[in-house]
Amino acid sequence: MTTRVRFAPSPTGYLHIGSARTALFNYLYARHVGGKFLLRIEDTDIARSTEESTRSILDGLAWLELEHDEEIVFQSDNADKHRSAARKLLAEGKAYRDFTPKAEPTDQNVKEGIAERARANQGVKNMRDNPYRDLSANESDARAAAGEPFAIRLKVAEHGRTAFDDAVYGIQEREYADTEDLVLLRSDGHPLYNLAVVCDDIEMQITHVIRGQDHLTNTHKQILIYEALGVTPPTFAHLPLIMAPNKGKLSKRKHGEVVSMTTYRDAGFLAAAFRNFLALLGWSAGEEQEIYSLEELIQKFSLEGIHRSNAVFNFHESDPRKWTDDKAIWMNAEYIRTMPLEDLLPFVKPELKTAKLWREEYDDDERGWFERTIDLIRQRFFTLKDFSAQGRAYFSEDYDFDAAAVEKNLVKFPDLRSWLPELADRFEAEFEKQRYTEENIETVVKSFTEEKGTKLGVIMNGARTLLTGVAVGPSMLAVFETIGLEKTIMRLKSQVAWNAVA
RNA sequence: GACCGGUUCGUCUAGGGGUUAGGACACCGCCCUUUCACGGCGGCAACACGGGUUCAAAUCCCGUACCGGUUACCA
Repeated sequence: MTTRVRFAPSPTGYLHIGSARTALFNYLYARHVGGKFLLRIEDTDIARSTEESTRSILDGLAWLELEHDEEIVFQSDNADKHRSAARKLLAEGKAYRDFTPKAEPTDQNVKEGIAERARANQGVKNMRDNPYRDLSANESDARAAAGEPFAIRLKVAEHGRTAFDDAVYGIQEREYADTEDLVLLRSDGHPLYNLAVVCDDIEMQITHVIRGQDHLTNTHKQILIYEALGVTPPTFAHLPLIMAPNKGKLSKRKHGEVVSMTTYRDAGFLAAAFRNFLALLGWSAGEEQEIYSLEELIQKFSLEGIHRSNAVFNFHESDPRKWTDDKAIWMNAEYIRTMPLEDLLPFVKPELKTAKLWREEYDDDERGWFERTIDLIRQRFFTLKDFSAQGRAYFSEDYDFDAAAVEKNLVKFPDLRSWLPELADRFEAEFEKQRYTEENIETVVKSFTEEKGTKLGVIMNGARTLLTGVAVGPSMLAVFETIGLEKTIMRLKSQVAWNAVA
């Protein structure tokens, strides 16, 4: 039988980092075994589901390049099937109508309310004490025919237990007594999650359900539904959860943008790098390798390598340089500086375009220069954004001067205000006679430095600040050459940075 | 509260009876150097606790603590 897995997000927000990892693991598993990776949008919560959210999730998956097979299934389209499954169980006596009026929602926090009620019921709650559980079929039918509203609940047996062998957590068992007669169909005819999931997974012929550990206990309820429906349950594999630095829940509300996939796309992350990072959050191939191509991940992925303990997504809200997990940033930088240049260029181009720094010549006459420049400056960059921010001076005359750089490299050496324009004149004179190459530049700058009786670093760093606006970057000789003679002369003579501090 | 699960450096993790408990990120130091967030070398830093079992326990068993999940006519 072909392996079929699915990623089934509910469209109530953007693609969360935890969901993204669930999607990735499903994808990797499917590709590893040569199976199908399906997508199902669980949009049955009409009140909270939005089309915008669906689009955002699809965008996130597309960005991560997790292509699904077959048509996307929208759970809401299957509501009739879910209802008929509930009616079938009702007809077979495996479910019953519950005429208890629907409880009014309390104004307090839902979760708290549930926990509180459970605590109050402590020791006295019998999961089988519903007065309608054993109502005769005739009476039940009569009341329903009379128009009395009812929910349909699964009739869970009194004695026994559910059991399944989770591919990650091992054998899981639960006494029936700990599971209530769960509602299958709401009194307004709306199918509930557990029923819908089971019906759809059956319909889609899902063989492996790989999802968050928050569903581990729900699984027992779903097993009960599978059994009532007479279908063999699929294999389950539950994933450890991704937590906030305080080991609490990672939520949009509390943590904002850091948990959204689109944030990473917009912040200049490479999908390959982020995927790599995500893959290592809760899974390991049992070796010391850290950088994996998609192909390697697919080849090495296994359910056995998934961990059982939750992982912390380690970001620092107060530190802008560590706004997200250190390792994710490091990995992105690692990809940027080590991936084949030709693979990187297609990502740099749109970044420069967005920043209005792109020129068609870079694809044409100046392609050689462009490639060398990108290769030169990528060494110290973390994200694609750096190409248009820190790298701006390589592509435009309109760039800012970093205050700290100006302070450190210019203000401290007032002589530079006349020396650097002087160096520009020297360049102008010298490079009329000889070629503007790193080697020749070095000779000229060195002799200029000696004449002034200063240190090479003073001249170089002053020039760096004027030429690039920042204090960090590649070898200055390479920078001089890359910026080009004409612009170098112009920038060395410019008083803009000096005027700004005056 | 009940049920279920988890616990190795700050973080991600390797290791599943005998290891100087390994790697990565972060951090610190040194080197390279005209700067640096590149690179090289090095350092700091962990088996939650208590009992067992065993010649031997991070590893197996039990308990405790702590953390997490679930406990809806949400998904």
